[in-house]
Amino acid sequence: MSTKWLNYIVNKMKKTKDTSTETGILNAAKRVFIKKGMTGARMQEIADEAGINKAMLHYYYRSKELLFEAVFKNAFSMLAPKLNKVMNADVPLFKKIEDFTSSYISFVVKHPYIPTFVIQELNRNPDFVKNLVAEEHFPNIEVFKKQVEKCIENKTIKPINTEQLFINILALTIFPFIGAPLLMGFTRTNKKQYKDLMKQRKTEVAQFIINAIKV
Amino acid sequence: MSTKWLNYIVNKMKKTKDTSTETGILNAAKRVFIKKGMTGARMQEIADEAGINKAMLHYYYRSKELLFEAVFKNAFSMLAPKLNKVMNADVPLFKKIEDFTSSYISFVVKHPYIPTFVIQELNRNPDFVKNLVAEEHFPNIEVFKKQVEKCIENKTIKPINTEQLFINILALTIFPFIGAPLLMGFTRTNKKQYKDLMKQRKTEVAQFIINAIKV
DNA sequence: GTCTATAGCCAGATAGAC
DNA sequence: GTCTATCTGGCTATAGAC
Repeated sequence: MSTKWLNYIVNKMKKTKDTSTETGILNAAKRVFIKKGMTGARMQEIADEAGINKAMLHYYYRSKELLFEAVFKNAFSMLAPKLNKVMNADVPLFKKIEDFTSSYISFVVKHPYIPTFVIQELNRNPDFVKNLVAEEHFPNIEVFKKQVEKCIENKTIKPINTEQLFINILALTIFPFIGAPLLMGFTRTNKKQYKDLMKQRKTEVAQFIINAIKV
Repeated sequence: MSTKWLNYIVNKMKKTKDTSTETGILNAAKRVFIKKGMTGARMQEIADEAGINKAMLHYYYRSKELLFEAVFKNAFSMLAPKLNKVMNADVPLFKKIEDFTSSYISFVVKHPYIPTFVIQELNRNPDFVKNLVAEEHFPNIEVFKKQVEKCIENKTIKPINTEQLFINILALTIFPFIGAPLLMGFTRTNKKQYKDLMKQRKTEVAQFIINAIKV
């Protein structure tokens, strides 16, 4: 009886320890991969970042490739469902645009490297997209499409292709972060000034989009 | 006398040969670096692409780093002055926006990897920006700024921060290409369908921007 | 599960013949 | 200037002790 109980405790400790190491590795890997990309990242750096040994990385994830996949899916899963939720919410179109841009900019300010990372890696290997679509990781914009078409009928907004509108919304929210170094060069702003621009943006982009489409 | 003339011919032949190999290497390097990035590119692949030997790369450019720099500056110089010319041209604001988006989309269709490459590498090493600004490779948006402010005074357009407008224009023209794989996933389009979207875009983006700002 | 040590490979760079 | 052969170092991955 007491042996059983002891085993339970031991297993629990083991499990806790496992998990803590495993997620520690994943978090370290996220930091390194997201900053340096698949080809730029080094297993040694990930090990250092996790405060453990290189061999452990292989023990838990077998190869760099597999560790990368875990990181990529994790990062992607932070992007897509968020989008899904907002796009398919049951709120008026203009409010939806405001909600989305604002919440998305908040998200990117908190995780600045994620969109760049995802897009960079998708460009490196466009076949990823096929898998992600097949595994239904991509949100569906059908509800949004219906809503846009209804607004066009209503004459609430000017006629516009839903895909183009969707691309425009994403472009205006994501690009300022992906292109930050470039845009800081063009606008001659330093980090702080650029950050202020982004702050201002959070309240203003939605209005830009709404002005563009409202009738 | 005839020796001098002979030397001239020999030098010219040498020089021609040099240049042809040297630019051959640079072009091959552009193709490889722009597709794979600094960390993903391999010197061997560049040599193969140029149809010569790895040793030649070092003979002409000494190191991967220096070859990369040559490629990067070359690629960047294709982006920036184009922008400069349009931004500082002496045409009305709305026409300028139409000219820019249209000519820029044409350019990117022709050289699809360049913006992604430049932005990716600037993110990898943001210090590049400092050098580029210092060496005056970045176009100045002052003329554009004056023009926008004048239009706001005129009440031709709604009040808007020039930097935000500039960012919006770039975002709407560049992002659809950088984010192409991602956007193809969201919109469930294949390459051909997406290309058609971009074609349609070329004539429509400008109007979207103009609608957003016109009074 | 975690470590050290090392195998094995591959990439950038150079030496040296022609 | 151009080639082949080779050095050197760094990186992924594994073997094996504890």
